[in-house]
Amino acid sequence: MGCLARILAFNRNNGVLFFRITSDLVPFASHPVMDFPWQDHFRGMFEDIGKFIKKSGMRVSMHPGQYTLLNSNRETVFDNSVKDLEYHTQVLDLLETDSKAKVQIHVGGVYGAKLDAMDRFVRRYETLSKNLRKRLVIENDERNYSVMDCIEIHEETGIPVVLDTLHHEVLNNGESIPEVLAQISKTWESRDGAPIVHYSSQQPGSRPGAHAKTLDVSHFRQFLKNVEGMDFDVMLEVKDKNHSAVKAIGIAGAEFQ
DNA sequence: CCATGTCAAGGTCAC
DNA sequence: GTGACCTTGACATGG
Repeated sequence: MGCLARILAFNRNNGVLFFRITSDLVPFASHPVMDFPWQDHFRGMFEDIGKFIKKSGMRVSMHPGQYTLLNSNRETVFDNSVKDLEYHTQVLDLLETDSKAKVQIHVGGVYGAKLDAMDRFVRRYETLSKNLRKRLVIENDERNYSVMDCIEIHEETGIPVVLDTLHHEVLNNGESIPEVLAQISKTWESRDGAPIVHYSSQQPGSRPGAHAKTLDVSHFRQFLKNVEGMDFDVMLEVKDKNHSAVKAIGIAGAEFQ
């Protein structure tokens, strides 16, 4: 918690206004071994940090890991996933963030029958708590569910869709980035805030879809030029986090002068 | 200093 | 079976 406060202070000083809070903030929070009342124990710190976020005009999000699968064909996996999603939601609730602070997941597996798997996602989504549903958003992946698949699920559930630019380059139906960005923008209501875009570029020499370790400056400039005039919040997916973030803000600032 | 490897709860898919 | 996945970070080791 102390580290989170320091990170957010760094962010404010460097103009980083959109930040993904680590899922490890409370280790093992959704695991059966957890018997510590962390919610009460840290309540005051959550409040203080939440006030700082609000005062600084920041937006935060969280991203559960690859084990959180709402559409699994195994009930226990689904149950564990709900517990994990509830944990993530609780953190954002304890911070007293508004519904623009999101918990973001992928649609999940295919299990040899994609339509069934998508249908299962929709049905399960509808059983989730209201608190969770107001925060949950889905992101396209590079293997199973394209942006258009996500939009199909949006049409059934109203869930907003996050665009991951690199995943889209690997798995698509021929749409350009500006086209899909326009599409996913329509899935975000005003209470959801600006559409979220996960930006990264291909790591040279790695498998297609592998995220670059650091910001590719010229690629990022080109991306911004392509989507000029559109409103969204960018989350960088890079290893060297703050270094690339500060660089990206410098570039975006120069572009929009 | 950098790169690499290992470990931490849980899943799924491609090879 | 194994590796890969930004959920990622900490830490050790070797160059």
